[in-house]
Amino acid sequence: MEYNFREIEAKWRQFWAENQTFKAEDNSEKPKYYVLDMFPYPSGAGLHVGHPLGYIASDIFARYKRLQGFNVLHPMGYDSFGLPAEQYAIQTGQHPDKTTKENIARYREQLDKIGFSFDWSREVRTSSPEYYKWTQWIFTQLFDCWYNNKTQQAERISELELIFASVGNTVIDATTDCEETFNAETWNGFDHEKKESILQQYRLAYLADSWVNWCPALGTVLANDEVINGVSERGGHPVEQKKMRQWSMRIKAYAERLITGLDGLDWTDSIKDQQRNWIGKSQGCSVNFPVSEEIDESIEVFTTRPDTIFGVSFLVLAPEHPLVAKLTTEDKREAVENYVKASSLKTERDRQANVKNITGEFIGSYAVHPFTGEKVQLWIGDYVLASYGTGAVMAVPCGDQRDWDFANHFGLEIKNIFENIDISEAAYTEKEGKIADSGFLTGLSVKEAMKAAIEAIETKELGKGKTNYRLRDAVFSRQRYWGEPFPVYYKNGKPHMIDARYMPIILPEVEKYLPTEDGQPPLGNAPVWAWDTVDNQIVDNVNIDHETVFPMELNTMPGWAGSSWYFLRYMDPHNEQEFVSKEKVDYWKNVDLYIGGSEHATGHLLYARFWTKFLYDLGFIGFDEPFQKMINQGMILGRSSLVYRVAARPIISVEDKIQEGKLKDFVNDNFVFVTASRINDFRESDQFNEILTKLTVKLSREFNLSEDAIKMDLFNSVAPLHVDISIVDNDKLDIEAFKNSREEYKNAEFILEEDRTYICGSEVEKMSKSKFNVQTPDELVEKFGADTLRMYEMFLGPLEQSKPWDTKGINGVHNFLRKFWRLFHDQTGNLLISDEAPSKDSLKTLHKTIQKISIDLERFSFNTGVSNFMIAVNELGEQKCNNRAILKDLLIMLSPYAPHISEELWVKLGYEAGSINV
RNA sequence: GCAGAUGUGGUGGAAUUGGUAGACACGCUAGACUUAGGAUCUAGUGCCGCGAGGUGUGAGAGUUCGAGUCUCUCCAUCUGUACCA
Repeated sequence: MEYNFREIEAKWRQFWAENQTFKAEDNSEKPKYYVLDMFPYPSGAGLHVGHPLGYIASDIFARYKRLQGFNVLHPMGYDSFGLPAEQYAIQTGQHPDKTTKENIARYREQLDKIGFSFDWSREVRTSSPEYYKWTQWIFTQLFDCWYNNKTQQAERISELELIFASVGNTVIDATTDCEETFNAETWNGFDHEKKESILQQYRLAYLADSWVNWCPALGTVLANDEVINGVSERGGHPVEQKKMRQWSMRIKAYAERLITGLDGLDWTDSIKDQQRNWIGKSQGCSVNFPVSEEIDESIEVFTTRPDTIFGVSFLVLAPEHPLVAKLTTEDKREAVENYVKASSLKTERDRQANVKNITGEFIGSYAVHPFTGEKVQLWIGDYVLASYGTGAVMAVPCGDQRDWDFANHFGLEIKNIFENIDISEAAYTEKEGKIADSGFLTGLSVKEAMKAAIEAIETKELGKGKTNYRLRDAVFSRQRYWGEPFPVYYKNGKPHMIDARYMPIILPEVEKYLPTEDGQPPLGNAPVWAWDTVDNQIVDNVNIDHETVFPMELNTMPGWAGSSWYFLRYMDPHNEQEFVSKEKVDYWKNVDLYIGGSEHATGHLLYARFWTKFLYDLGFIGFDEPFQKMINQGMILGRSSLVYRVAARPIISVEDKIQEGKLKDFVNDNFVFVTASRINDFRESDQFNEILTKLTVKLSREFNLSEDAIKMDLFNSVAPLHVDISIVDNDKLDIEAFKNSREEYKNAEFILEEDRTYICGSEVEKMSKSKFNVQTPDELVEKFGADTLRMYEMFLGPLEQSKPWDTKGINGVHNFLRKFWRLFHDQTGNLLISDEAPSKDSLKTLHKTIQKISIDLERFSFNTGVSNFMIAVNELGEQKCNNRAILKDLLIMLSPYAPHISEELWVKLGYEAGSINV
């Protein structure tokens, strides 16, 4: 009897589920090991073959660690809040909760078929109230804390208030936006409202008017990591800068620790670098340039090159700089105002697209060079960003290419302060050489000058040495429905936190998932969304009296809120008193192995580190890095199939408008597709001429014209269209199926290959529903079994490498399992096992294999692991070895890769079911 | 521009610290068996050459007894990031 994978896999799937074989114990004599996958967003398209790649790898490793005697935590859950469910809800009116649950059910079904050893008793869903109760709670903790730079940790706001009340804010060193200084007396004189608005500038979760990325098409703000090349990550819509009142997270406070913490992590250099660049630490100093004459103002700039201060020939302010209006002289006012207005209208994308376009305006006033006393012009230019540094730069054309370009473009002075360096063609940006013509810095090396300049600047109290970070605080509000509601109500326009006792604050029901007519977020549609401070519950909006009943926050939290701490919840998923108990988190500690995509480098992975450090500061957990080792599996790309549409443009003289419209319709309704190989030369073909004639006849009839009056012209471009890969076999299009796929294609014409087939083009790209190139694992499991799928996905190539999905080789892996089966069975399907002592050759094969497979596991080379099994079975086959001892050892090694067949044979050998896993 | 990575047969990919390049698999060729099947088995398969032999890891140089592996220069592809002062 052949290897019957269907029967075997169904049997063990059921056995593992019923016996909870993979349930992890919270207390164990064994050492712990935590293997985690990045949990999926349950999309409507279901799981595609790319998802399991990482899951299979982590599952192999989890099973391997169990074999080694570890108590393994290997959970799974769902990142189930998010935009697609909401957009689907907008289109269909279905509640996102409903569609999300359906999608999760489908994911679960698909996951179960692959035989993962997840402990499902620990499943979490970010959209379930039991879970987001604690997301809300963490938010209130952040609200209740500030960052003390002296102790380098988060501390309670109540302590800060005590400090303010006793000594004011001048002696503390906090990460804050507050520029005001006050002593104890002043502080104590402030009214409640003023105090609160100052505290907001210290809180780690704070409400402020800030410049945000606003995406009109999505109707929401986005964090920096959700904006790519000036357009939204989801959907690719333009994004503009807008000042809005939003919740933000003071992640900047953790910038330094987020950099230094990377050193101890076992992550790839590429991800670490991405995070370092994103945080963008730069050291330099601030310098104040007093504005000349009667105006008592000064302009603070930040520079990383204080050594070049004698090379300053002008200052450039960002168009949004607060002093621009004040310092603009009358004669320049109109031009400056126009410029400011124009740059405020630019979208992020425009701004980026025009990097090479040098623009700016002289605003008429001057500042005084603090060392030379010379007057330097003040300019505005949009190459200077309001949101970085101080929003103003000292321009040193000889040492900075952008300043050089700017000076060159506007004919400004380019002073040379470098010894023996030619700067006539470009700036000299190396940090080497000697400084010249620079007063007390003359003759020093760049390094020495840097030090001397900072010293001088600090002595003269012009500024001080300073470190700047590129990292911006993270916007935490989203104008969406399907997210965590804030546990926040507003009293006199000021936010108040709802006490943890009354959480979770359940997402309210709305009739429409769209923004309200007056532009409020979707929660503005909720009729029951007010907070009763007497009964401490959500009540109907009609009760709002601003005395005891107050309006609730209408924004929801971003997707990264729930995913920033989920790995902690798996340790204690049903705890109703705490987000995780100290006891359990002290046992499990952080994740030992995290597997997931590298695309989260500057999003999820940074936010999760931030929250972990914060929770550590408050003493809730005993470690401050969430993921000790990380492996980034490569993306599995889809192979899209393309058909090529020829756009025929009839040239006829049409007088009236109606005819013109009809003509357009005619072109749109008559589809002609050309096979891939003939894209360039189809015009010479007979087929094409026939089609052309046919269309001409049709056209002449419809428009009542003579055939001679019509000439068909063709666009040079042939437009590729994605076609569903399910109706394409080996690039060959199923023409009938294609015609039936859409009404408009019913009468489509085709220019074919010589053998009358249509061959599609192809492209390797990301799998997505819209590209019709999604491959689900289901049919492969059905056809070959989960063990084959698992081994094949690993066999495909190195785990970390991106690769196109291709099922060509899956037979090879399947054959291996069949061969393996046959080696230990006779033709009737009975186990054929020899109890004799194994031959020397067989022992050699076994031990060689043990060694290789162990090395492969330690190195995560699961692809060569699979190959090494194949070699072993080939060799044993040649040796006609069906020895019991050898089989037993092979099964133990094989079980992480192909658990079902291993378990089956294990039991056949007489061992207890499930015992191979412990 | 900057940063990181990658480059090996027709294809996916092997090759521990420098030591027989191409493991394993797909594909292909030929054959065997056969109540035609996308089954199984056997042999072959980097390239050039009938052959002996030559040649070969993106290109070029270098270190070395010996380089896919180390160093330098260049080219190509991928991924991030982008006026960050």
